[in-house]
Amino acid sequence: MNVQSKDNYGKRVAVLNSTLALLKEHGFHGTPISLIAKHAGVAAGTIYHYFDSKETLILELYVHVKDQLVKAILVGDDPEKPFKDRFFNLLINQFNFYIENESALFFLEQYMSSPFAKNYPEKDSQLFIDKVVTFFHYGIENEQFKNIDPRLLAPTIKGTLVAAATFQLSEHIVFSKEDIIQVINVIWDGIKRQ
Amino acid sequence: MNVQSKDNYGKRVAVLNSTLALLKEHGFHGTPISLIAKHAGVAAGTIYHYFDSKETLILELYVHVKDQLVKAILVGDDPEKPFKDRFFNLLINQFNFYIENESALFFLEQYMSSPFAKNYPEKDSQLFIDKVVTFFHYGIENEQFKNIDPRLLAPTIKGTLVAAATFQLSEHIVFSKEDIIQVINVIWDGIKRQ
DNA sequence: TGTAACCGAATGAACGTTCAATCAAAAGAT
DNA sequence: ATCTTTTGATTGAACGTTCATTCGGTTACA
Repeated sequence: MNVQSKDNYGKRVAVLNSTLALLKEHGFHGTPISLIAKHAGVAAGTIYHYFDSKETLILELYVHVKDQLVKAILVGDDPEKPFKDRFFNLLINQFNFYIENESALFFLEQYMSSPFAKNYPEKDSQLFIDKVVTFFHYGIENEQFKNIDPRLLAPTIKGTLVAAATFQLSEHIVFSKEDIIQVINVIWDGIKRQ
Repeated sequence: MNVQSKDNYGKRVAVLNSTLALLKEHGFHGTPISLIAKHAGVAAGTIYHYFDSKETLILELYVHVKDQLVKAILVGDDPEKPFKDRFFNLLINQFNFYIENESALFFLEQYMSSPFAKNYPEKDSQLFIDKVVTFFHYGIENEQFKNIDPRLLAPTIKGTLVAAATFQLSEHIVFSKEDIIQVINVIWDGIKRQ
């Protein structure tokens, strides 16, 4: 008789979404709990029913957003297809997620370069570890990539994608599908075994 | 009779350096003015002699750090040398600056993905605009680079370098000179006109 | 003597967090 | 079916703390 059916945890998600939206506008300092509460249509005390503190709210928001990201990345992935095709599909998905979820991109970047990431290095989406990390291990072991340290690979790729997405968002220019593929080609040319 | 000779502005720089060091440990929220004052060996009120507010302190810190970065990047640059050599020299310098100034790297990244960068887009080091931006314009106009949007170039390069530097710093592994060149080759292979 | 640098206690606003009270709905009792 | 009890989600005012900023006074120096 596990009850999570009807309605519940709607407010939890509302709080997470409001926090995400407000962080982009005002940053961590600058978005008080009271504002999150008002934005989410919830009383301040309610937030403390779902989260122990403002700090854990941020930590759980990180895992929440990262989960969404991974789900978006994996859309249409087919292990039967050639590695390069899968690679391009994953990166196109990731790019699209970023430009469709600006506040998520902003938050993830901010989180990563904040004391949170240093203080809670173990906090991450399990889905991310299971799926995405595994994919790149495969690419390394099957010698699709240059012989560079594998742990360097992911941040390198992410760095370029984030740069491209941030560029489009800040300049309000829309990349065509071809433009995006060109950007991913920059990454691919850089890291593929030649 | 421009006075900045003897001693002065020593405390201003001390405050900037302390702020930089403390931000890395505690983040913006989490480093009160009182702590900066104590760390810099200065009274809280003194900080307000040099900076209008905590906010402008951060803004001026950004320009200050960016200036140091540009000076470090330009060491040994020689416009007579081949473009590729200059490119590699600049990026090696940038990488070295990052790993020798961890708190600066951390701060620059945090600043860029914070509301500050959105709210004060005009704030930047004049030296950076004059020298570094100019260099890349040259590379684009003389067709050294792939035909991608020039504004995409700088963030792409920075993204990879930052990824590599962050990787070395967090994993406490020391890249050899050859490793660094390999990383820069990833960038070069990605963006060069082929 | 006058000016600029400097100090640090005082101030007042803002904030995270607590908690006693309310309410709706589920479970249990008859 | 009806009433009673229990549960837990929800509220928002109140609390105590923290913090950025101010300001009256002190020191250093020209």
